[in-house]
Amino acid sequence: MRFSRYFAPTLREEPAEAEVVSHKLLLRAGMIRRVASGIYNFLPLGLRVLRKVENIVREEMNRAGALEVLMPLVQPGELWRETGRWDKFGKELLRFKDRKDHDFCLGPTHEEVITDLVRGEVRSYRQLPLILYQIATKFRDEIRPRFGLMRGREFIMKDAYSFDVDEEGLDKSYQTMYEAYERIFKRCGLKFRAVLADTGAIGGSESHEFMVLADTGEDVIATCPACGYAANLEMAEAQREFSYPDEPEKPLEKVATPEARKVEEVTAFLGVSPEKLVKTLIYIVDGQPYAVLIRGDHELNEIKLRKALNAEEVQMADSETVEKLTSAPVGFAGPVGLSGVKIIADKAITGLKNFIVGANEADAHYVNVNYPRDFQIEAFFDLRNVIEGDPCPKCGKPLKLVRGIEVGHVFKLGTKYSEAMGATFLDAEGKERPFVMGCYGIGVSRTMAAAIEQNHDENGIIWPVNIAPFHVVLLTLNPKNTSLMEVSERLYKKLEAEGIEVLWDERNERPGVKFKDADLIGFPCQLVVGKTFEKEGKLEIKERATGEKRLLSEEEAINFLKERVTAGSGE
RNA sequence: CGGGACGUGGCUCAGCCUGGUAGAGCACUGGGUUCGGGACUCAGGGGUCGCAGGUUCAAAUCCUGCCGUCCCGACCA
Repeated sequence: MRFSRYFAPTLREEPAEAEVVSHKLLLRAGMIRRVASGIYNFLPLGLRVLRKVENIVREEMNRAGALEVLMPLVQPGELWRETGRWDKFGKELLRFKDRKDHDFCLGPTHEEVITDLVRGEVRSYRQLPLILYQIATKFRDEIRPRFGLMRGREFIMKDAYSFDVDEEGLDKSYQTMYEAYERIFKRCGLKFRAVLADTGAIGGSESHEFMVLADTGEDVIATCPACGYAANLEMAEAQREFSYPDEPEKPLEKVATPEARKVEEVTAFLGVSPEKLVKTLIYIVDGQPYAVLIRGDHELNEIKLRKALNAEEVQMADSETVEKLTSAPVGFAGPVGLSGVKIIADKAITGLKNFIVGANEADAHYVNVNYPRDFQIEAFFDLRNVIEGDPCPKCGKPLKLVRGIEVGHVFKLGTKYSEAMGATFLDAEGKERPFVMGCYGIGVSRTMAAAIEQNHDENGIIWPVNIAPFHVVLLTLNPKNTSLMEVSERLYKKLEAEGIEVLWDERNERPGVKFKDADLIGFPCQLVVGKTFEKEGKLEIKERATGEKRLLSEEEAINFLKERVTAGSGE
């Protein structure tokens, strides 16, 4: 492809609409353009990258024995009523009516449609296991779309669904998909980790998230360098047992703490360390008020809270509710003398002596509070986020926290959907049984963004070779020099003949412009035909990732590129 | 949904406070010079100043409402 005939509108300046690196660079490199909030056009360069990721996903799904299908974006509300998700799903499910006034929605996921398909066609255990997948557009009307392709409303996703006769079969399908995912992200050239995850709204028993490691990631992962354990924050059990000094219990005392609400304010005012303070957070758990005690220097994890109480929904109480329950403004809640609210606590509080809590009274805290002397606790749970240095739940060595971007998620669903929708088959005994299902997603467009978050520098994107829009950019620095153009054209044809994807920049632009664009777009290699060739008959190859340059003959250059392309293919 | 910021040629922004009939740089078109890290020069084209009301002799500028975008929070595969 000749650059002069291509459509790659690069931007010299940072677009005002973007904040995060991948979003800025996708816009600047002329890969995407915004159509509406969270909805984007893919331009030729961006589409090429998307297709590369898709193809890797497709090849590995096929290799794993999954079969590709294509399901509709528009789905009947009827199916969603069957599983109860028509009412349960929030506003992310974009609902509308057709001309006959029938309910429809844009599919945020396809469990209902696939289960409907399979229940209609698969009758016998002999037809199992079955894994179907698609690569398609999804729509979720996100509360707040952001970060470009990272959290769009419309996005490209690969979703696969497995159907098995029993749990054992599901374990096998799950394992197959897990391994396919490892191959996929490896082939995409990304540094990633599979981590234990919560199953969330989709439901099910076991789940792993595949995280692309990047400092700019939204998610925090607890990992153990010693044993390889890796988990999401809500899954990483905080096991550390604190031993507090065995001081005598001092008498309870109320002190004035004017305007001191936050932990830092109270500890600063009283001149104590935050671990001496116990925060009292008021939550509404399935409609019931709870006071949750947690050490001042720790963070509550709401998912842990939800699971500890076996609840459907946990929500932090609004300030009105807090005032009603504690008869004090927000910031002064405490367990002492609190009634009408169940009190639970994080395990780390066990054994803490002479601590500080809110006094359920404006501008006042209690000091020298002791449990169980001064108040009661219904139960202790693990409710806090682990912190760096906490012991690994598996081997006890200190944990590390790293950041990542979730690009894949595998779930064991079990029979949740098949039962709700009456999707059954006959087993060997002629007995009717529900399919045991799994579901497996990969955010394809998000993977593109994650790849950039992980691989970029101040000059632009650094694509891993397997998902780069082109393998190499051929830069003819002075296109008015006919001998340079002849050499370039010959090279261009040879490269194409070798199956190397080349974008030939023969634009009548100054060299600086071409170098800048090449760096920005992030081609893995730049092949330069310029002065060096005129003087020495040598081509220059620059590797984008390292900046390393080498001078080579035509033959050597082509061989070098061939090697680079195959070495990266991961086949 | 709560908090904040913004909306002026394709892009980045100035002008708004203090009302007087729209600017700069980049990009674009034509000419000339230049050609290994976002050139120079001459001549051009291009703007309902987000939309709708209102105030005023006069509104990009002041007022009201709406729309859109982005950020933070809540939420989230």
